[in-house]
Amino acid sequence: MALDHAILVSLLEQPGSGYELARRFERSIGYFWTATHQQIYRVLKRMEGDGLLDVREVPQQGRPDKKEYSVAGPGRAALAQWLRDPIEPESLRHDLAVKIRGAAFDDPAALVREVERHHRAHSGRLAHYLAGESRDFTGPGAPAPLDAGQELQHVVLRGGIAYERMTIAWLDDVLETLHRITARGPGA
Amino acid sequence: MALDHAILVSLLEQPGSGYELARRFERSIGYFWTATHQQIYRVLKRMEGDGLLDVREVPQQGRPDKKEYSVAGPGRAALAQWLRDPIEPESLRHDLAVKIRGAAFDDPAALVREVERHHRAHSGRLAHYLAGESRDFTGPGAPAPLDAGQELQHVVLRGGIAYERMTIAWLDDVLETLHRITARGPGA
DNA sequence: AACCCCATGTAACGGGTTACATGATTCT
DNA sequence: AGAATCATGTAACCCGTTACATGGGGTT
Repeated sequence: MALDHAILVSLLEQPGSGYELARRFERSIGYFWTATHQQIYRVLKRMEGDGLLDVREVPQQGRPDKKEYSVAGPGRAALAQWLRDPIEPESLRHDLAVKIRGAAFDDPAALVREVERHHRAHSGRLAHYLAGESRDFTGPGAPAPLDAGQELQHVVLRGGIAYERMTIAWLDDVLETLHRITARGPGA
Repeated sequence: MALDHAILVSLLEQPGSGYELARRFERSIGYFWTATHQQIYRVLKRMEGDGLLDVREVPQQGRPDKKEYSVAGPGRAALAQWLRDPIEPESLRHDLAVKIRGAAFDDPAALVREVERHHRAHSGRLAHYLAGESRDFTGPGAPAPLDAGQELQHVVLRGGIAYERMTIAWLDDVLETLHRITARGPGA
């Protein structure tokens, strides 16, 4: 149940409403943990009920009021406890790998389009991450030296960049392999 | 719902019982898709009810009888259809990244142990994958040339190897970063 | 005697996804 | 006029996880 903790981290970095959190989960923290607004509202309500979060109703003009959440003392303690609990190194859930193995029982050539789509998607993400890295950490406008929080955000982003680069290289390998086995014909 | 399809692929590669499938999901296909036996039995029953699988009761001596499942015609068609449906490039779910960002609000040094544990786990997996690669695909006892199915299994395994190598390198980066920010003291 | 392996299951719970719903404001 | 943005929610469903249950056979 790491959504709770992802929300705690995000609210410690910056308090905000459920709606704002939902948008952060589309970028930034969402690069390595996803959540929809329905989930977020549900969890915020529960965490508030458990005393982990404080709420403040913020009236706004020209927009609906919002509830600004921030981390309460017990929430901070819960995060600290979680940081001390070991977690299991996670295993992959990779649909595309299942498809690739499944292609042996169908038409491997039909997968080329799909793999190319994924290749484009990952290239797009990589470009996006690199732009963010330059903007926030390595570019001319970025703060230097970085504080501890920024260093940690940066190393997480470097992980995302490494992941996308690795994935793109692997998808190239997959495409090459698909071409190789289809070139020699279905009977080989 | 890719568990269904992972099961179809695995049963096409080799028919087997729920128990055998559960063990395959601890290695092989389990490298990129996990499932417990409870899940597998539930899904097998449903898929059999839907006519996607055939069952054969196999009596055994000295062991409980088993139900050997194999893919029926409609199951093969369902897999072919799924292979044609585009899937979304998946997003990561990376607890450790959440922890790393969260460490900014606690003690970053306390994470070193945890990161080292993950490093060891991934190194172990890499060694395991490399042994499998040598045994099945590149070593002296491996078949050559590989058929299409083997080529596809190999490229998926290369993906796992690339993932573990990338992860290990990133964890080195994380450790270095943690040391750097703790060396300069909590107030920096 | 204790424990692991083979083999199959049920039950309960919780998290994630999808669909639906509301309503004001701002932009094209 | 229509679409997008801000903002919050309910409801239903499915999937995954955890715990519990059974029972024979082999191993230490």
